[in-house]
Amino acid sequence: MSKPSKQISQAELDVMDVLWAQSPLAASDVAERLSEKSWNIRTVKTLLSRLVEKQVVGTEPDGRRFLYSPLVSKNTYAQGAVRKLTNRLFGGRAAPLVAHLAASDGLSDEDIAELEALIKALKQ
Amino acid sequence: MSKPSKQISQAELDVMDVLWAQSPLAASDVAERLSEKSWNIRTVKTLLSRLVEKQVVGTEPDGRRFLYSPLVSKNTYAQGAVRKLTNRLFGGRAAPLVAHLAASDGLSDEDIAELEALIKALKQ
DNA sequence: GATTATCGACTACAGCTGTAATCATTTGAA
DNA sequence: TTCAAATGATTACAGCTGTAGTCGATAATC
Repeated sequence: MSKPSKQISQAELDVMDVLWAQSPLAASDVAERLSEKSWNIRTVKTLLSRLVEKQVVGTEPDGRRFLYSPLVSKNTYAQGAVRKLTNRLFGGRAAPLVAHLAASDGLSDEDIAELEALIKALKQ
Repeated sequence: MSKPSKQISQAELDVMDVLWAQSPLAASDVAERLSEKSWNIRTVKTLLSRLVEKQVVGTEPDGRRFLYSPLVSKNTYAQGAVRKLTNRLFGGRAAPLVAHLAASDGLSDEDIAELEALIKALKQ
């Protein structure tokens, strides 16, 4: 999967989540998996079209309809998003970001244990 | 400082950065400190007005002009932004976020050392 | 075969965002 | 005193976003 060409909006990201969980899917399947949003099927189709335009979702014909698949992995997207935020807010430094999570009670003991293991691994 | 009422856009955030660095400031001072953006002073004033509308920036009269100050601290804003991202992408878990930074070469030795100290502190 | 449901393409429209311009007023300068 | 510069308020306008509707074609159903 290649470069995230364009900005993905919030609603579009909800659609991406569905495709990241399973793909390829037809528009109607995507809509079904987003039922808790109670979006009109038209809305889902518009979002899919925009994602295709932005080249982050690809299509393959299936009869007279399309099946949609992500062209950008969730990993790639997440990496970009995290990096963008740290650059924007903390001059690229990571520690303040974790410190902010800690400060807002955002770290469970489990999180802390995971982080500890991760740090140990990063030190080789 | 209180709750971040509304969404702050990218350009607006550039303005907030200036006010977070120093405040109160007049619009012209803000514009001056954003010279590398080569924005028209009108643009800066529009952004300031929108931030005031959104109640994240306050004003005090100074003669016939205003002096602007943040009503939301950078800390508060950053905390919200980090939390929002982790919730959206990782179900609220922090470790994957740090792992993503690591994966994209985003962690210097210094970062890792800082994180290690932070984790130690978090464990009491 | 006739009607209905569904599909993709195109269009709509309001609110947000980036990027200003205009206007009436005031203030500072000549 | 007169005129230019600067101010806040209001307005502009295109592109993005959320949330659909319309249309012509096709597929599925009766």
